[in-house]
Amino acid sequence: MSPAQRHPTLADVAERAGVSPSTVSRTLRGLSVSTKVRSRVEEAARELNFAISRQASSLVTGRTGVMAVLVPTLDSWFMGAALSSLGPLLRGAGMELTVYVVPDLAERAAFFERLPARRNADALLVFSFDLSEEETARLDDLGMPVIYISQHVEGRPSVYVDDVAGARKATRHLINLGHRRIAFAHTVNARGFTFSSRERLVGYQQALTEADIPLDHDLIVTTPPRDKRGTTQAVGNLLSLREPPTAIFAEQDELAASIVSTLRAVQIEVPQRISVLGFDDQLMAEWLDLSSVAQSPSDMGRAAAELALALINDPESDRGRHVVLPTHLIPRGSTAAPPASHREQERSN
Amino acid sequence: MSPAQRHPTLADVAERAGVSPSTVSRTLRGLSVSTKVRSRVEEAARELNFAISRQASSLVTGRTGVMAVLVPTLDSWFMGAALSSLGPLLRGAGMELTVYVVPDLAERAAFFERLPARRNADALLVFSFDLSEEETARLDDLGMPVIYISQHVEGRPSVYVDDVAGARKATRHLINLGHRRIAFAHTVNARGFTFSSRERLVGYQQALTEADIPLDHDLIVTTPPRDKRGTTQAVGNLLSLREPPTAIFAEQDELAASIVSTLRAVQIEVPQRISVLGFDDQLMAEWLDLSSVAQSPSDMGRAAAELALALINDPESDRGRHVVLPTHLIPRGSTAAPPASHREQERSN
DNA sequence: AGCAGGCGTGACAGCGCTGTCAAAATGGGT
DNA sequence: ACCCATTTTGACAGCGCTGTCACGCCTGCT
Repeated sequence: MSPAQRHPTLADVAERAGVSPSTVSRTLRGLSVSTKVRSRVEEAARELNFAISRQASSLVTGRTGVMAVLVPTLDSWFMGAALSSLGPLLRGAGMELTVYVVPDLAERAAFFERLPARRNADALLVFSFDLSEEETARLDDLGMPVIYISQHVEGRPSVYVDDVAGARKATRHLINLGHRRIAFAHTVNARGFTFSSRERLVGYQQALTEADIPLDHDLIVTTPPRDKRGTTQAVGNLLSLREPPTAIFAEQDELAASIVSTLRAVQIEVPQRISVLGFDDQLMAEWLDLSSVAQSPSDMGRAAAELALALINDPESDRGRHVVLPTHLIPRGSTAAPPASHREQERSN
Repeated sequence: MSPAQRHPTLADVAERAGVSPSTVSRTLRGLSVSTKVRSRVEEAARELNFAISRQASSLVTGRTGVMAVLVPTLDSWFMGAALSSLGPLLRGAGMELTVYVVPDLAERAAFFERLPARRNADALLVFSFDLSEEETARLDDLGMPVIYISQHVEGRPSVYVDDVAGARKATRHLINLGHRRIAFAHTVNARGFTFSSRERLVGYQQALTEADIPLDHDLIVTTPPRDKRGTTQAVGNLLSLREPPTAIFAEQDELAASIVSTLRAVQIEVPQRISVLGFDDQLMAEWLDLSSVAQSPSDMGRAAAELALALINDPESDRGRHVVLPTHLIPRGSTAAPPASHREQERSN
């Protein structure tokens, strides 16, 4: 009950079990001990409510038993799903998870300046950051495996989806429905476009080029993330074009959702007047009946953690190995053929 | 570059700076040293890329510099927002965040059996679990402050919103709009109803009682979380009543969203035919134009972390203190007056 | 009975840091 | 120039654990 009581140490267990500390250590680590001693030690440990001090053991083994992750935020579908999936894997490996949340540029600079993970983790998972050359280099000599998730970093182990292919599928779906004026809505933050964001734009462009649809830069609009006003402006820019789009491909579901809500607010029916397509296939895409491109953050998380564990055990194993995961188009009710007028126009084209 | 190189130690820094290890330690901890020595040490540390080993220092200080959190999942709006808000606070206190994700009953049993956080953290934040007496008792002698978030635990520091008041506001809003047949949709998981869930039901019942509307247990439906089929069944049960509800108050936004999508799928217009009201006011409530009751997980996270930090510094400070945060009704387009027929009926009642 | 071989166990040092205490350096007043 | 009060620095032990090594004991053999 008393909260300030001293935690029992391995020596306490040893005394109670009538053996040496070494033996307790061996028992707890699963090394060979006689069954008689093992049971005595285990009982003593249970009675004392003993939990080993990672600090002390890592001091001597050099292993911290910690997997560190660097994330821009946890307040996102992607991070949540990816990190949740790590749980069982890490527990299986007897590791704990420490999270560095680095939301803005100042915190980011501080993180790279101090590199607090150094010496305090066995591996680092870096999520969805667009790192500069210097930052990557800095992580290189962190002295532990570093895995990049949702970004492709040359020569370093990375796990990501094929954003280009996904965006191409999405765009082709719209083209196949008969659209030719297809907008691309881009998210931009203080650091500029993210890796995925740029890749998805490339996929969009590739699909248009394949279909001999000329690129129109007026159809590419940008907005800050989760910014209602920015979305409204971006949609406004599209609606005020001489020839407005009949479909909008948003680089993320959240942006797509925001666009749908903006369009509905001005009585533009989705998908009758304008089709909207997202990317991510978050849970809410289903509620919104939003067509989207699915990716699996939990698969990415697991793949990254497995890579990390492999590299911890054998630093030379697969350095620089990349894992590229697939995407899947999930057609739903927010995409349909363009209005008849446009279809005529296109056909006669 | 070489990943297996030995990390520099405090002694290395001392040698380079031409001082003793003690002095380096003092410098790095911000204790008083001459300005000349301070700059020499800091330069040496920078040159060697020195990062202190928490393991070693916590071994002697007894402080781990770690805030542990116990969460059922990270894949939820609430956890994401709450945990993200901890970042700056913890960094300010020089602490790291380690997360224990305990998704199911087996993992939960294992966590309480082994209590891995013991000795490896300075405080524990427990999120939205409904703990049994034994579990709470077990946490009591963890030897560190334990703060409960989004649940009210008798005699222990807890941070939560006033769910009863929030649900009452929500229900009154529907009553004020003219509804009298108001359903309550409840989420139930393997462990039964959550604390919040039960509290919200109480608020719903209180509001009905206040308005002299008789309770009808057929109007209270349950479904597992994030279960499309369960939601469909629950909605089906309501629609097949002799006197179906004109409004549904869902205990969570996600459930509300799912209900709206189920209703729309069968051409029942929201809010014209049935009003739907959620709880949480997640981001997506705005996209869906869903009326909801707002709570702030980031405020809760911050309040909890502050409490924890205070208790770490002075274990006797405010034990058992509770922080109750407010909720706010956010009326949007998913709630409206009931259809005229019902209104007549009610008026003449 | 005596001895090699093997397994199980204990003694001990040391991982990298901090807290204590004593020693050295500094500065101000006479 | 000297002394005392004060600040600044260094030596050293020890936090709780693990890895190494050596020792004791039990088997099974000659």
